[in-house]
Amino acid sequence: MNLEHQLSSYVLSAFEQVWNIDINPEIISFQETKKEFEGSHTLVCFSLTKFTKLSPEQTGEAIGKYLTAHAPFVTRFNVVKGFLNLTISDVYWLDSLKSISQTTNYGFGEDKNELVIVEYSSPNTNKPLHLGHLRNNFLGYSVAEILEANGYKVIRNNLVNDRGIHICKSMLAYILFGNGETPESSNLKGDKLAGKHYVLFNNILLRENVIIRDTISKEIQSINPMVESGQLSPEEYITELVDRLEKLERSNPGMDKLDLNKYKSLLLNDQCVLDEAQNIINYILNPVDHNFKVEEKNFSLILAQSMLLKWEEGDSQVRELWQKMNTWVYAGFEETYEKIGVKFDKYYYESNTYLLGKEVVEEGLKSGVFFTKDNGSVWIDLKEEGLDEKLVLRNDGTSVYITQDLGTADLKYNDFQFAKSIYVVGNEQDYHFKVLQAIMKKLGRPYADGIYHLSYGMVDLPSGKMKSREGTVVDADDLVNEMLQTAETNTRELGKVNDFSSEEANKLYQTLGLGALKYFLLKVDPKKRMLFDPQESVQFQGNTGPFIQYTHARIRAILRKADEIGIHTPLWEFDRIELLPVEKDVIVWLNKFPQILKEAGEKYSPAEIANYVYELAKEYNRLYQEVSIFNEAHMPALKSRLLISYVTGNLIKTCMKLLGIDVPERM
RNA sequence: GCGCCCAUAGUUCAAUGGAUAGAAUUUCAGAUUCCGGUUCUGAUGAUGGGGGUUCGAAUCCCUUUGGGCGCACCA
Repeated sequence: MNLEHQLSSYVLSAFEQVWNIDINPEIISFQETKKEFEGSHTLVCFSLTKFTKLSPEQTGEAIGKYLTAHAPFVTRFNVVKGFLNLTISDVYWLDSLKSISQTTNYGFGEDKNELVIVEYSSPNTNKPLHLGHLRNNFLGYSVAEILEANGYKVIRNNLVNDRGIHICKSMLAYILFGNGETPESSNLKGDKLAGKHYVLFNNILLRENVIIRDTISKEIQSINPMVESGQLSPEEYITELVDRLEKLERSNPGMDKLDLNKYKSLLLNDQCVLDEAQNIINYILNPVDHNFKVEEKNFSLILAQSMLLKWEEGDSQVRELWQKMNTWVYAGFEETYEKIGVKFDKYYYESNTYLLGKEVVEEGLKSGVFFTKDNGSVWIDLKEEGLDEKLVLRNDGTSVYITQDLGTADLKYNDFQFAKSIYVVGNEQDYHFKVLQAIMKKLGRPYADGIYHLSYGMVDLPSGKMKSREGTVVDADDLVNEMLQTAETNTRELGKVNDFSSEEANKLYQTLGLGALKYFLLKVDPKKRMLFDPQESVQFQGNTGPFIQYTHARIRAILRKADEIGIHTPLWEFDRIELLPVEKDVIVWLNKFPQILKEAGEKYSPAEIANYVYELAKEYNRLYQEVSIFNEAHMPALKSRLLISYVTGNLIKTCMKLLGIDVPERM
């Protein structure tokens, strides 16, 4: 039973004995006493006045008197306006300190025997990870740690988006530009290689657009006379297009070289492309069709769509290339995950799950939750839930995004019978997840209430807002490397590593750089959009990871010294009955941890932990500054300060671990 | 157009409906230097605007302004 519970029960008995009333324990709540008043716990009396029939001040006085008389650990009280501030005895705090120091996993929750799935990262296999993914990964990993500490069994899940038109774009570009290169031959990480080709695909689009615009323009004489005489076949048009692409390349020597022969043969062998070419020719002959849009006439896009169809049919060539490129990408991702220290217990691949969900649709149709429109498409009406009508199956019977999610939710439940399923996904998908949960409720899924969308905001950089659309994405690997580099520079300048071996030093840079990055991204309320300042994050002062890491290292240094001078008998064996205010402040703060951890778990918010551990480090530094440890002549006082240091150091380490951050023993 | 989210010192972040809105950073002034420098103390400075509910509002409601996101038979 913690202190607040004990206080509450004394307040309850005060009401029983003084006023002869039973009150609801829930209206008794304590809060932290403001620094300028004496005491540590404060009871707000306003809401109690209707029971006492007294003014808030009188109520506070009366309860205060009762508590000092009956609760052994309440030594003094004062009432300011309607606030009753309680002072707890030093003996109580010293006992709590000793007890914390002997508790393993202090503050952790009881085993809840419930399973939670935390799904995060969930990358596209054609794009390397960027800054936004880092926030996602760190959040997911940390929330998983926090839930585990709260007593849940946690599955860290990664749903890999490894299929779809976007993958085919990369594959097509690889066929046309790749020239057989591999991560080894190009010396690129696998995900970077795939990403490069995704960009190259857009390159073809642009080139084609230029040329298609040219060919449909009447001013280009070399082709149009043939059109007018009706002599231009789709094949000839394609040949013309490829010729022009070649000319374009020749006049721009810096351009990436397209394998034109391969491209031409792909185009000529695709019926959809030939049909589209005929459409273009028809338009050139008779350009009255106002709906004709050049942007929609990209042959490369048509090829990518054909490729997706082939993939779905299981075409062996397409599948083989897909397999090969995905293997590269996964290797690249793993390298990054390893580097940033996140891990997963389970992977789902969309290539395996994209067909799921159709049975769910069937079921919903039978039960009348879904309905069919005239064209055969299937919908759900969520107007009662404050949402709109939403498509769940196309008229051709194929799945949409939400269909897959319906299916995967069932799959996950069948696999794990989770109590909660947490999706760490950006806030641009808020609506999607509202719909998902609403549908699951309507379908009567037992787990529907356990679905939680951990929605987080975008990360901006000081150099300007980053948006993938505008191409200003910041690559995750580059950023991490930059952080490690800055950590190294700063640390060297301060001369912290002069006596370190190069191996130790490198490990330290890694710890500091990553710690800075993770702490900075996690200390902010997840749902808020935030600004990441790399320079500020690696500072050793301020609300930063390295500041906290530094405090930990300092504590370890103190404990090493204590050991050297022979104080290593059990630290908790001392007799002391009085505490200095700064000492008590730290102990009070240490006592808050269980509650903070619980709240962080309930709110899925690593920021709670981050802000707590920062305050803890500050409180400790204040103690460190104001009182001497080793110059203390009174041995019980010296030992109790060492014990405070020991417990604080351990708790800093625990908190940082919950954030996925390592702390150094020395620096 | 409709819907959701956000708005707090110069800047970056805090604040279960509770006290004089806290930190960090910046600038200025000082202290400590025992274990360790980057530690500590103090000063300056803010709830976008207007209404309402409440004993009490940064927080809840309405309105207005300014940002972001979403409104695909894309994922």
